[in-house]
Amino acid sequence: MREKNASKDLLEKNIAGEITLSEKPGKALRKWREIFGITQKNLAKTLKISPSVLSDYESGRRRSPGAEFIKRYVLALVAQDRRKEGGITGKIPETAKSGAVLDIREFIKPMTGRAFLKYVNGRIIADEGDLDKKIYGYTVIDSIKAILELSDTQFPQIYGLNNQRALIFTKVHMGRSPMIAIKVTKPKPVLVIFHGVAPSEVDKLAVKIAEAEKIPLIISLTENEEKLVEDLKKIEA
Amino acid sequence: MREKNASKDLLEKNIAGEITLSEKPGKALRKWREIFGITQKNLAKTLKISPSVLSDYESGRRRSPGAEFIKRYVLALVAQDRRKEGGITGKIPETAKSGAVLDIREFIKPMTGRAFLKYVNGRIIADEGDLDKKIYGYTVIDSIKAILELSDTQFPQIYGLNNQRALIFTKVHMGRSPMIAIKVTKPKPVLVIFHGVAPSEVDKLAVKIAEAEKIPLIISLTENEEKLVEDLKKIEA
DNA sequence: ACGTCAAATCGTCGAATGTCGATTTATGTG
DNA sequence: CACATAAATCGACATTCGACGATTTGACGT
Repeated sequence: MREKNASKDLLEKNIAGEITLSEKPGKALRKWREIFGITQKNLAKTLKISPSVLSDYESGRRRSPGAEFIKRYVLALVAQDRRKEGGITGKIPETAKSGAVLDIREFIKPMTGRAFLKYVNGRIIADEGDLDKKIYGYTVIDSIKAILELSDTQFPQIYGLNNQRALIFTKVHMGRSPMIAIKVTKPKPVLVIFHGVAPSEVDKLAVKIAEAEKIPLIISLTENEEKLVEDLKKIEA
Repeated sequence: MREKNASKDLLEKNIAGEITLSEKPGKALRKWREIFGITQKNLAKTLKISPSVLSDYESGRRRSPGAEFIKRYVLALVAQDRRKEGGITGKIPETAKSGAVLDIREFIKPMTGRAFLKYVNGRIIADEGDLDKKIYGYTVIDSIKAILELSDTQFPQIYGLNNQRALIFTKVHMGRSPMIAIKVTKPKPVLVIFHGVAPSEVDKLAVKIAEAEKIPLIISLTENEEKLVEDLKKIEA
């Protein structure tokens, strides 16, 4: 009597729903393909269609993909991810829903990104932006849960009262999904911090996005998630 | 600083996702239209298209509606519901996610539906089926949360080890959604019980479905949800 | 600077969508 | 029973999808 994983269907449904409701379905298609780290060519092979079809969608020549197409697309993405080691889906716990946002705070008086570094035991990975820019608060996000729960419309809500803030992602796998999420949403953080991934394991695409967006990318080396949140609470006593 | 309701987007995304991933999108379109209690003609007017278009989709002549169409469809449904008094969406609380299934149990030895009645203080609403059929367990479901969380693929999971059971829905508004959900899924309960709605307020369509499916429909008059669950625990000590 | 691989572009074409309107077929309700 | 009203059915037709393959453009590694 095997146990069924409820998150599974949830993930697929969320993705499909987001694509369908998206202003530009093509953008959403691309977003998810990138999050899963699959190339157009590769995915095209799985779907047994020509890569140009995918490109045509993503770039907007075809603007309203049919339900059938979206379904095959999403199912292929997820199935392919499930098949390989270290995929997104493997990280999703069966239980534990809700609570993607672990903490959210505003500072009374702002501090620079550089000053913020020591609270998270941070190591700089990308710094095309400006670490001396002021930040006015931070948000800690469980990146795994965020995949399931937040997206598109909800994502901007993690910015509190102001968007001059640091976004801290925990349980980061490679950093691909968080960075792509940031890439495609409007308000952008001043600083991004990953926790749970080794500096050497950070996804290259993630770094590239950080550089392109001019957002400094930091890896926190704090022992664990709990301590990280603890340490952050010490700011501005 | 107006508060944003996160469930809102969630609901729409869930519906859109379900339609998109559905084996037969047309069936899903119909399901949700019926749940929201809107006629084809009415909805067609809102969408500024001919009613036959909707019929064509629902009956399957057009099998793969485009993202654009689905989006307009879902948005129209939800918007229209939000506009009117006593709609589905008004019932959805902003907070409180997860936990649609309040209780689930299997009996050691089966009992008849009629015997089950007294545990829920039940009043018979429809009885084209057989109240003397044996039931082997029950599942208590928060019908509001079920709309958001369960659907299609997840729904069958509320049947425990056996499907010869009673499904008890709490926080029932008119009983439309639960009955339609039952109508469109494969394993069907032997008995359906509503809690939270007055016998006179039960949706006519719901009753009709119950009769057509030959599933006895009962209204529980137990004071409140908590007591209902309590009382049920007393079965087969 | 060259080669490679991913992605973008674009012309083309059959099939399916998206839409109407007219006509039937239920399904009630007085 | 007959008349509204909802829904199903169907022929018609313009638009777009869904798909291919050839050709550019873009990034990156060496």
